[in-house]
Amino acid sequence: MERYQISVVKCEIGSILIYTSSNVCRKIEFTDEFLPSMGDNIFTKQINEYLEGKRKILDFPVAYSSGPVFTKVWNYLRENVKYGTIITYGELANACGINPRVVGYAMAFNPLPIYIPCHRVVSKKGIGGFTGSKIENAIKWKKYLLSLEGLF
DNA sequence: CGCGTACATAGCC
DNA sequence: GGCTATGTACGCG
Repeated sequence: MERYQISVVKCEIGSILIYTSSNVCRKIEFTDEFLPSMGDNIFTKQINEYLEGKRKILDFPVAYSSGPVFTKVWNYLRENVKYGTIITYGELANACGINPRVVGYAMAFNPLPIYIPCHRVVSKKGIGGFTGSKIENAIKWKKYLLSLEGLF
């Protein structure tokens, strides 16, 4: 039986849900609702510190899996797109030897936004898009996260 | 193994 | 600003 343990971190524009199981992070999701904070663990701690600007790198244990290319894109992001920097879809695609569209594809399947800094990937024309979850204003989360790092 | 589907772009007018 | 072309990964039978 597999049951997620859910932690909640509140922030300025809503709440961040952290799904964990066996003490590793499986999924991160945004919601517009202001849920009460829940959980006091390494996950909530690091994200809180990140939101306060005290922490620049999230390194709690995670577990995710997908195809080799998606994983490659995600790893590249984590390793090469540090706090306060951005990259365009085109550049990222080029670095991974794939088509820009595929980058968007990989981002849309990204199970761990924030941990994998998909919000630092922007379109050449502007901020680009975002799909944190089903919420309609997902783009505002991207802006929020970018503004946290002093971008845009 | 082959086909259908989906993608948060880039580039040109 | 809006329209079009476009490559690749994934999942399924």
